[in-house]
Amino acid sequence: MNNFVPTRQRVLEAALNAFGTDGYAATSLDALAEQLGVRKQTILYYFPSKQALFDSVIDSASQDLVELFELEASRGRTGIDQVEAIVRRIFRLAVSRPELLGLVREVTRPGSITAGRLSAHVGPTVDRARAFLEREMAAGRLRRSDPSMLLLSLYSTVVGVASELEVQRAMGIPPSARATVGRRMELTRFLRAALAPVESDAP
Amino acid sequence: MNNFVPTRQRVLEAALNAFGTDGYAATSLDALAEQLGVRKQTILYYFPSKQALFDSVIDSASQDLVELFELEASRGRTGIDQVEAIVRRIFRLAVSRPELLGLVREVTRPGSITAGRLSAHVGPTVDRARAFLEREMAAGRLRRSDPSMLLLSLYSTVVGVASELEVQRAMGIPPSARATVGRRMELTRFLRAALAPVESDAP
DNA sequence: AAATCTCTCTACCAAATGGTAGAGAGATGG
DNA sequence: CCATCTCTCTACCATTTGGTAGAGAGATTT
Repeated sequence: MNNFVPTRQRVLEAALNAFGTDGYAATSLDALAEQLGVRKQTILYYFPSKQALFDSVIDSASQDLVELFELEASRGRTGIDQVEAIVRRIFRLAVSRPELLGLVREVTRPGSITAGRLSAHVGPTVDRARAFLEREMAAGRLRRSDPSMLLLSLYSTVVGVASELEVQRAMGIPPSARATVGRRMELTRFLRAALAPVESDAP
Repeated sequence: MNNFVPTRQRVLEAALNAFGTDGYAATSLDALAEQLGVRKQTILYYFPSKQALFDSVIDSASQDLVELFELEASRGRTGIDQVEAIVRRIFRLAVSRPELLGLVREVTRPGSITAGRLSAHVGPTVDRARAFLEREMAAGRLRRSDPSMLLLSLYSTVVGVASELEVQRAMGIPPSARATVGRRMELTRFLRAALAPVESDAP
């Protein structure tokens, strides 16, 4: 078998890991290079500066996120079932690639200069999600509310519950695999209660 | 009038601001000192190292948070009304002292070494909040669920909606004062729907 | 008046940081 | 066989970083 991975891609992966875990400022090119068994100048050969590398990492991560999301959204599910499928997806992501959500967290820090880059990529997907919520509300399958605000609430809740490990620890929830499933189930119940349509929502 | 503020306290305030806004790694003692119109060594006179300064900032911020929270929780409110009062408090905090929530965000980064320090301080308050939820569930004033998980969901949702400015921008919500109120109202509706007891919760 | 204490400063320093310049080695193509 | 291209390296460098050592000035105590 041939498991050769191009250096550029290896750099990108290691950088995503580092930026998503430790943050931009706390990640040094030297440390990154050492971890890759390569010299810093090799990194700077593929990416002209640290900031350029960060930008590329954001581009690459955005693409992954959008693909995952679009895939999960393209199965014709409706109402709370669709929401639940996305939740499950994000939880799996929090387990398999926590650094991806960590990067989002890093990029969305208040005052971030790079936030625009991520939103530019995920913008269409966000629009699509909002359109979905509007459609399902109109069809009486979700409780009526402001779609943008609802989206924000959903985002905060799901990503938080899926990835706020330290907060969970502080709240006495062990970070075990079983607890993760429990968290998702409980969250799902929470969201169902919040999203279920009431009589006045009938179309 | 005498508005002299001791240097130590000024350092602490500026540091909270910087750490909560830019993060620990991106904050340099030199920059902090310049901003204070003082030399770096003056900072190091009061705090023996950058890490020690950070620890002190966490201690000070924790105290503020706990005080605010305990004050809001000591008025004998019950059920969703109490939850709503806390939400309003956190929103006011997000407007008046965003760096405080920023610091929490920084400290609760996955893998943070300093997370323990914050949880040690807020632990009793968290316990109190959980006990409140349990009591209100037992009394049939809140929907029954796992109190720890519910707490985590509430935390994520409220803090996220209150402070995720960049995410809001990405979702097409302008960061205006009016929108802030709208966000809180919508969030309150969301939480009421999620928390309202159902018939089977009757005591 | 002398001694001590409190606070801020100047003078350094070793290490780490992002980045430049350019050499060397192997592959590829004319 | 030469020339070019691709990739990684060594050698530096200016700047910034957290931190040490200790002087100086004013206030307080003895």
